[in-house]
Amino acid sequence: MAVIRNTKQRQAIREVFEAAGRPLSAAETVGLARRKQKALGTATVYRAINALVEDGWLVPVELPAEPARYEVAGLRHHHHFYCRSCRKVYDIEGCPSDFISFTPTGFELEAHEVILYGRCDKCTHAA
Amino acid sequence: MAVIRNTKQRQAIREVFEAAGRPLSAAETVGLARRKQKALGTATVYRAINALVEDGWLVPVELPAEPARYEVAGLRHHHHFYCRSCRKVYDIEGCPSDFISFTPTGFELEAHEVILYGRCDKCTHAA
DNA sequence: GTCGTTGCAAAGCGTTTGCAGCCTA
DNA sequence: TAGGCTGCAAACGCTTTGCAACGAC
Repeated sequence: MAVIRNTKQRQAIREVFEAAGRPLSAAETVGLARRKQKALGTATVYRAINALVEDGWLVPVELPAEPARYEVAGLRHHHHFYCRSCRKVYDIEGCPSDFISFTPTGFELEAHEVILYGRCDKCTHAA
Repeated sequence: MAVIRNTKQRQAIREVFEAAGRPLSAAETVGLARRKQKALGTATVYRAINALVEDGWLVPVELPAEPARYEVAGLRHHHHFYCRSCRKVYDIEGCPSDFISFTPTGFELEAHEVILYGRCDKCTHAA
């Protein structure tokens, strides 16, 4: 059984996600983690993220036509808001639910995804 | 101003979308269109699709972690169902609406996307 | 010392682009 | 005949992988 080692690189990556409070892409993670840990290859970040997802510590947040983002696991059921201006993704509380009534007959519903698009508060006020 | 020419290749591609009744990826389009038009490069399909999107004849259907799909324009507001078994995408009628109440204060909502995941009728009955 | 981890560079995958030749209007 | 269109191959951006060196336990 694989033992998971606690390296400086992975430490920095975990800290970045804990501090973020929103989903981060691999590229964002590289940028933020390099502030803490100068020597950090992109392949290392990708491997660390994948390992953390396997461990269940991170959860992938996939948006259409966007590179995958990740956020710490354990959050309540929620969805995401994509700011078209700064391209950041924010968590939003709640869920419109009742998707079963929209499922065509004969189809089996297992999960759903809701994504809102627009401008975040920062970008709205900046304009 | 660019004049759009009516080639065998583009004719075949248009026919494929008209017959599909569901969103098709570029790869699916290549496969289906080659049945009508043997000589057909993948770059040609990508260029034709992009041109048809510019013309407003096709609309992109983007799903998380999936290559872009496209469907003929002019359909009523609707969303999509992704079959995890056959990986096909189906249109679904209706919309749960009322996403404004889930939009955080200060944020500006411009659009929304709803995606249902599960198994289509064919795959449910095949199992 | 073991063996998981790192960084680099190369490979992968889906998509786009450069270019010479082709063919529609 | 002009210039949009095609096919090939090379380039692209993002992600994964091979490999030798490194370092946590």
